[in-house]
This record gives sequence, C-alpha cells and structure tokens, in this order.
Amino acid sequence: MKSGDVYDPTCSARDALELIASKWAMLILPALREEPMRNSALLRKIGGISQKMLTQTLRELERNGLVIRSDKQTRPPHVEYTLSPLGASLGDALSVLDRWAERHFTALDEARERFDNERV
Amino acid sequence: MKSGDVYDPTCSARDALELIASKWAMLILPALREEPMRNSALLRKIGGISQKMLTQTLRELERNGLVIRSDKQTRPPHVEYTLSPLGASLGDALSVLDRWAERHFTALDEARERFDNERV
DNA sequence: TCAATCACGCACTTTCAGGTAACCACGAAC
DNA sequence: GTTCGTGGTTACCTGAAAGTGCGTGATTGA
Repeated sequence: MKSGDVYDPTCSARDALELIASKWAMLILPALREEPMRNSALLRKIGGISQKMLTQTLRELERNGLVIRSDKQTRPPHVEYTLSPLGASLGDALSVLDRWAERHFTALDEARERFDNERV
Repeated sequence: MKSGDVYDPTCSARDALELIASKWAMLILPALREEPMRNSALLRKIGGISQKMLTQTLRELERNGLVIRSDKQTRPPHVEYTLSPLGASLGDALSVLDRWAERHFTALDEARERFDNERV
C-alpha cells in the first residue's frame, strides 16, 4: 500500500481507477451533477442502460461513498440519488471527458476510416 | 447521427466514450504525455499490463488517431509511441482522473468498509 | 378493471476482456 | 551455431461482465 500510484497494480488507487473507468459511471455521475434524480429518470436519461446495470452501478457508487441514496419510505416507492461532495468532484472531472467525447468523436471516426482503408 | 450526445446510445460519441473508458487507455495516454515511449518502457511503467493488452490497446488508440506509432526500420526493432495533438488533449483530461484516484482512493476504501459493515 | 409506475431482485444466457504460451524475423554477441 | 533482445502476432481458453426476461406489491389514472 504505497502512497497513491495508479501505475502500481497492487495499490488500491488502481481499484479506484477501475471503478471510475466504467462507461456507466461516466454517464451516471455527470447526469446526477445536473440534478438529483430517481431511478426511472436516470433510466430515461441514459439511453441504452438496462435496469440491472443501473441498479448495479448505483450500488457500487453508493458503496464507495460517491452517491447518496435517500429512500422516502412511501408507497409507491420514491428513491432519490444525489452526489456526495466526493462524487461531485469526480463528476466534474468525468463530465470533462463526456464533453471531450462529444466534441471529438467525428475526428475519431475519420481517423478510424483512414486507418482501416490503408490496411486493406 | 445527432450533434454529439453521449446520452444517446446510437450516437458515435458513445463509442468514443467507451474507447476512453478503458482502464488501460487511462494509464497509457497519461504515461505517453510525460514522454514518448517504446513498447518495453510502457510495459515496465504500467504495472500489471500484459504484452497482449498493451499491443491491443496501442493499436486501438493508433487506429483512432490518438497515438502515433513511428517505426525506425532498424534491427533490432525500434518503435516509439507518441501522442497526437488530439491524444494529448485527451491525455490531459485522463491524467486529471488518475490524480483524482491517487488522491481519494483512501476515502473510497473507508466508505466501502463502512458500507460493508452496516450491511452485515 | 386493466394497465402502468416505481424500484428493485433473481435466474439464465451470451459476450468478451484478458491471460497463457508458442512462434517469428533479424542481427549482434558469445 | 546458438542464445538474446526487440516488438510484436496468433490461437486457445476461461471467468467475469453484461444483457434478457420475469416476479413483486401497493397505488394511481383511464
């Protein structure tokens, strides 16, 4: 357990990196940054996610102290997900990546086409 | 093909996100940001990566125009990997995440322990 | 009265990330 | 003449990740 080196596979900073290097975490955290949301709202917001993966990822994020789950004990159920301060700081960094992807995906597409055409 | 929305699963911005949401890309790109490196140097720098995954990830990054592979045609082989300008801009954003992981992994560890103890 | 909402849990299946190991070409050094 | 270093490729295999689909139980809207 050294002093935080992601390049060291035995350091648990690596575990942290693998947690945040998940495509769903990269969408959920920035989504919650805008506003706290319920399960169904996240399901609608994040296209292509399954109920299972949403629950699973939220549980992991909650477990690591990034997301706060608040269950008003009502019928029908009403559960809201919020970012913790720690989660908010990570959400900021992740939303930068989201915006990078939105800005540059065409460049990636073009590069891929060029590469694949050369290597016929 | 809409105007760049990572929340839309049919938009290729999502593909871009999945490419950069790889734990190996998250280590390789920041590593190359410091200085151009050879295959063996990356292998040493990035603990726990196998030759196969290194090659595979480098190929994908090259394919998407993020990494430039320059092969001096010598014997024994000498190949160097550099970041393209696009790759450098992504590497900056990713190294922010690396540093986030290195700073906060202890907080995550603690949160996990707390969570797991409650739910006995 | 029928369907849908909400927030899941569970079982089953499929996909794929990733590991291991063997192989390659070439030149230099021993 | 055979062993090493370099930068890979290829085939094979497995375990974990992720998707599919169904159940739940009270409640509200059409």
